[in-house]
Amino acid sequence: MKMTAWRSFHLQLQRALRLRFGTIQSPTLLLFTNSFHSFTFHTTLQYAYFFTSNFQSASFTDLDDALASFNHVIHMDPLPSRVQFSRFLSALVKMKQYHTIISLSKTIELLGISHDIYSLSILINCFCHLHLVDFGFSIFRKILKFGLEPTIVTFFTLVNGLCKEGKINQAIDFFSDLVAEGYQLDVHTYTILINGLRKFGKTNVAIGLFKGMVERGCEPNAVTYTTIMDALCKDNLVVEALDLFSQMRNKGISPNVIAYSCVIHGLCNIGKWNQALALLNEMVVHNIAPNACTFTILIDNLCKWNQALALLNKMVEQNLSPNVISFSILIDTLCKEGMVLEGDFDEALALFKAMEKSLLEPDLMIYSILIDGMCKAAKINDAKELFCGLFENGLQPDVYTCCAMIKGLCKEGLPNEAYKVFREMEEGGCLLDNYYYNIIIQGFLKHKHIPRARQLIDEMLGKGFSADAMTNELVAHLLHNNDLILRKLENHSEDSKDGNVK
DNA sequence: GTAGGGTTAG
Repeated sequence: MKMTAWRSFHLQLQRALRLRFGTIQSPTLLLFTNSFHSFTFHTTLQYAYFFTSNFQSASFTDLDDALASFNHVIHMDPLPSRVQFSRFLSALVKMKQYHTIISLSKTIELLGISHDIYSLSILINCFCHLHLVDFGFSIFRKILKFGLEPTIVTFFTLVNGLCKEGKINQAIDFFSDLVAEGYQLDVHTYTILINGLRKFGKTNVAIGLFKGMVERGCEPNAVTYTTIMDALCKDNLVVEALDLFSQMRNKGISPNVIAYSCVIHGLCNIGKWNQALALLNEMVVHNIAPNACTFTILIDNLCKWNQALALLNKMVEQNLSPNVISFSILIDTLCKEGMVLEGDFDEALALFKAMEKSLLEPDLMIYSILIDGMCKAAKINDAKELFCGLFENGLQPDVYTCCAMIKGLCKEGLPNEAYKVFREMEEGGCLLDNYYYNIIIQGFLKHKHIPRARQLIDEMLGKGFSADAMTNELVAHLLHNNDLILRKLENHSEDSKDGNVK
């Protein structure tokens, strides 16, 4: 995708340059040379203006480039207009340089260029991105105080800022005020609030708004539908999600890969594996290619796939009542961790290979899932191979990946290897928290590597973290056993009485 | 001529 966009940008650039200057041999090379700057444009800001207006693309290669341009133009006489400065700031928004924009806005103001509704909306947007929506509202109050007319974009930016900060009730109030004032809101605005509501578990309110938008003459699009379907699936209301899925298609709105993935995920979560696969086939028939997310959902569910429980369900389906023996077998299987955990790994690996073949680049998440799956299935060598393959693909493991690997190595009785990964994780700049300390400590405790466990417990406590329930239980268990051993050594005659001790 | 933005995987 990136390559396509880049290529199309160059084609547009070539066309534009030909129109302006006749045939140019190599516009790509000329683009970043100083001669090109001075030859073509009188000022750097005009250069920026040219590119943003024609290509709607970021005009600067990096922040230094942008700041150099800025420092250049503020010494010009006359100064660029407010419109030109807004275009410049807008390019910085695309580069997510929010702090810089706020600081440069002050400079622009000091140069005597007054704000307008556009520049103030840019500022509000920056504060919202920095999770400082209150600052955004103080600008909003200034807008009203100075008699400027806020637009739907200004309002929308604030609604989005409130949602981003989780101030969902305030977002609803603000939104309701806008509706009451008679502002015509568009599908994006509705979808943003619906998404905010969904994220904070207010699925019912989200559905209410979804219905309300139609009544107010605003038709939901594929993204709106997907947002609601995802909310329903996460609440295990997959049937309702499927209803909406049909509804959107009846309206002629084609579901995209995300819509399909959400519903497939919902079906997997309620164990409707066959229906999920049917939808996968359907999307392929409709020429909608599954992406890395879709594959991840499928692989993850294959890894979690619980043959034992599936078998139990099948028995119940066929009116065969599981008896005490069936349950004993199941419970025994469940106890033998690794047997029950979880799943059809050959198929999971086959999907992973298919994904690689379709030129989808595996990301860290998929590696973590597979490594975790392999470790749980006691396929430690496969897990190690995947862990190494990750580096070969230019990826750096994160806490999830390392954690899966550490757990697996500990479980396989390889605590020293796990310790190595743990330390490498620290050297790589990962923040070691309570969770990771407890996992590695439990690994050592389970294999009775007491000195190492003690060293790490001291280190963990020294950093202000604490042992979790499992670590405490293991320590207590070991202390108890040690006591027993001591007592056995001290008094042989007590030995027989300890027979009942668990 | 200048401002904003929504959906999927551990």
